[in-house]
This record gives sequence, structure tokens and C-alpha cells, in this order.
Amino acid sequence: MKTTEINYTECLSHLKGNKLFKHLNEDAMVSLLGCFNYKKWKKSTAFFHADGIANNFFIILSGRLKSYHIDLNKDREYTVSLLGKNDVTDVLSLLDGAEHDINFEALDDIEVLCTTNIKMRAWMEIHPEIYKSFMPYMANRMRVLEASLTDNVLADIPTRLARFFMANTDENKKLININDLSHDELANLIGSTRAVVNRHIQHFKEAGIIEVERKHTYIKNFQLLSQRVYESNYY
Amino acid sequence: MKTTEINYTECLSHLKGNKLFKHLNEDAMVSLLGCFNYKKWKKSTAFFHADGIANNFFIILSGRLKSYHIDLNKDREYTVSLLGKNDVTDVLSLLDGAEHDINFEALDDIEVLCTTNIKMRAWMEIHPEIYKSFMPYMANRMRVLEASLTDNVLADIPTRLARFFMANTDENKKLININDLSHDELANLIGSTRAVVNRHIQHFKEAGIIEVERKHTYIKNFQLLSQRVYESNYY
DNA sequence: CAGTAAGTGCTACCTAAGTAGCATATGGTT
DNA sequence: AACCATATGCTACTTAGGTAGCACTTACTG
Repeated sequence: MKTTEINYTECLSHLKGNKLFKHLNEDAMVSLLGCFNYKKWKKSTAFFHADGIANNFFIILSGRLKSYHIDLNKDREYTVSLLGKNDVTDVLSLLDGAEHDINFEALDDIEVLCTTNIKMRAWMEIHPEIYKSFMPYMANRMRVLEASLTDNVLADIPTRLARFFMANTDENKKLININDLSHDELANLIGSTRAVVNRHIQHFKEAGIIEVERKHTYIKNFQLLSQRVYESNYY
Repeated sequence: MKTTEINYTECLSHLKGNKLFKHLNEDAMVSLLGCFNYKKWKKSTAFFHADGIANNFFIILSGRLKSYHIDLNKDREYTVSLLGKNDVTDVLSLLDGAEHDINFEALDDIEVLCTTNIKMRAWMEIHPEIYKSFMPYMANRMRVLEASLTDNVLADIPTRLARFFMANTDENKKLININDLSHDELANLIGSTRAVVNRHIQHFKEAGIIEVERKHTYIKNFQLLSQRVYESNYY
């Protein structure tokens, strides 16, 4: 690993805190780190599918990275997932070798460990115990995808918005991770548009559920929010 | 394995034709079969999440099984995936042990090999090489989920319908696997309702793209269909 | 500190999708 | 043959969500 900007032990401790890799023994850990380069990207750096980015494999150390699709006809974007610390990408092209046409954009300054799918696959061949630890990670990602899918089909936008806020609260009932996003980004995340999301945010404000400042959202009444979430349900 | 209704070698050949299990050696194959029971279910048999069905693990030998969510408030259903021969379920609860609230219904008379998640997990512990072969299967399932998700957010219903037909054609440009579904089931699959899907089916008929009989859909002009599909695109 | 880009709030309008209801057709069952 | 559940086709209507446009505000940048 190139250690120009971050030291080796720091990276090691990152991996040891990552569910996918924490179970590895010291030797495997060292050889894994040998495959990666440490990189930083500025906020708003974008990677398009066409750039061949999907043939690389990243472990996110800090910052948020969104994966998204654009509709060229209409002027719309959909954020498929919001990746953060301890997430990896792109799992799909890594695991089945096929192309994955999706784009990425850094929502913050981010730090990643970077390698190619080819190198990563070679390492996995030698350390097959890694496959098992990928299982719950993939299962969790699938759960999120499936929940979003069902939501987007069956739930209206205020419901999706409420659920999205709810899903991003911590134990103190405060909004985390998405509290500094613009209404535009929120819209991309729940599959709608800025104007519509803004409309419903006004309703939530009137109802006393949330408070809004420029690029900041706060939950004002958690009780009301969870009420709004559980009004509509499916099984 | 209980071999009351199907013989052992028949099951073995099923497993050898299944991408998930074909790579196993003879011993592993035999011990795997030892975990399962052979079962048949009649068409329309339904399993609800509440029944604890999700703690079982199935390999589908023949027939179609849909996994779906119902919205109790509105009167709607969404078919998350249509599983068939060589598919397994439920991967999610198997791999991370958490509840997966989803329902199942047999669209045909179906045959399955059936075991509990607990037994299957125990077997996997002893045969960890299986984890690797699960990878591309899961990756593929994730791709399908992600594509549906993006479609449901960004594409309108005629586009989704056209894509859905397109995705279910064989090398002879004939409709397979979904050609005998009612408009109601089609609607569930693309995230809409019977009346709306029927509306667009009329348009497709007028345009000469498809032909429809009671519970049968045929592609009349594949060229026109693929044109309709590629009109709208995203990346 | 002036200029500019980005974010927000809101009005007015348009349209695809959903809903309700009914007529007709089909195929299987008694 | 008569019956009945299911499937389909179609009309009329409602509505949530999307679109366009603009005013105002905030924060950054040269």
C-alpha cells in the first residue's frame, strides 16, 4: 500500500473496524492492505459508468458516496444508495464480473482504499473465508433495496419522506447522516423531485414534525414522525 | 431425504443442474440432499410472512413462486420477484438470520426441496465452499432488484410494461414464463394496477406490438417492442 | 463588499396514473 | 345446458405528483 498520506496502522485499524474484514487473521489483513491504494476525493467528484469506474473496488473510510442513475430524457436523478464508512463498492461487478452501469458522486470529501476488481478477486481466491463474511453484508444491502422498491411502488411521497427521516435517526431521536442535504438530494433519495418534496416538507413543518434551515433538517417531534410512518403499512 | 414421491437420482440431477450446487463434490451433494424433504404445492397455495415460512429454505424444482408485499390500506399488491426452477428462497433470512417479512404464492403447481434455515446453515458451516457460489447468484438478484427500483422511479408504465415483456423473451423473440399471466398479475409485477395496465395493453395492440387472448400474451412485432423499450433510457 | 451560484418557498398549471363501475366474454363445473 | 367465477375492455372521474417559473435568501468567492 502506498502510505504517502495515511499511515499503515491507521488503515489496519480501519479494516479491523469493518464487519467485512474484521474476522481476518493478521497475515490475510496484511496481504489485503497490500492490494490497496489510499486515495482522497474532493466533495462533488463524480464518476460515470462510462469511465470504467465500475471495474475498481473501493472501501470507504470516511465521507459519503452516492450511487445513482440519471434519466437523460427527463431531467431526473435517482439515488440508489448512499454509501458511507465501512461500505464497499462495487460489489456487483466484483462478484459476477459483469458490467454495472451506475454512476457515483462524492457528497463529502471522502477517503477510500482503492484496488481493481481483478486484484480483489485474486486475493479472495487465496482467502476464501472472505466469501462468508460478504453474505450478511449483501443480504443487508438486498433488504434495503427491496424495502425501497416496495416503498416506491406502494407508498406515497409523504410516507416515503417520513420513513426516510425515520430510518436516519439515531438513539437520541436525532437526524443523522442526511440532515445536511438539500431538498434536491432528498428528492433524489426518495424518488421524487425538489418541488414536490419541498411541498411535503412544508406540511411536515406545519404539523410540527420537523424544522428546517438552509441545508439542515431537524426532527422537532419524534412522536409525530413515527405516528406518520406507521399510519400506512404493508406486509 | 424422504423419497416417497420422487426418486433420489432425480433430485441429484436437479442439484447438478443448479448453478448454486453443481460445483459440489459427490459427498457434499449427498449430505446436502440428506437435509431436504421433497414437497409439492398446489397452484395458488399462499404462505404469509406471519406463518413463519421465512425460517425455511427452499430450492424450487419446478413451477413459479412469487414473493410479494400487500398494502392493507389500499387494495394493492406488488410482486417483488418471480422465482422459478433453480431459484432458492429465502436467501435473506438464511444469510443474516433476521426476519424477512414477505409473502409467497405458487403461480403453478410447484415442486420444492425444503429444509429449515437452521439445518441449511449448519450444512453450510461444514461446506464453506458453498458461500462462493452464492455470490454470483446474490449479485444477479441484486441487479434485478436495482433495475426494478430505478425503473419504478424513473420510467412510466408503458415503458415498464415494454421492458418487462422484453426481459421475458427467448432467443426466438417469443414471450416466455409470463405469457400466461392475467393483466392483474402483470400489473402486480410492474408496480401498477389492472385497469392501467389494460389501458396500455390496448395501445400496444393498436400499435401492432402485441396480441392478446384470455390469459395469453404474444409478441406480434419484436422490432416495434424493442424500439419502444429503447426510446427512454437512463444511465 | 459586490457579484454570483445555490437553496428555498410558493403559485399556477398539466397529466399520467389510479379508482369506480359496469358490460361482455370465456372456460370450467355440476 | 345452466351456472358461476374469472378475465377483459372501456367510460367517466379524481387526484397526486410532476413541471414551469419566479421571488427571495443565504453563503461563498473573487
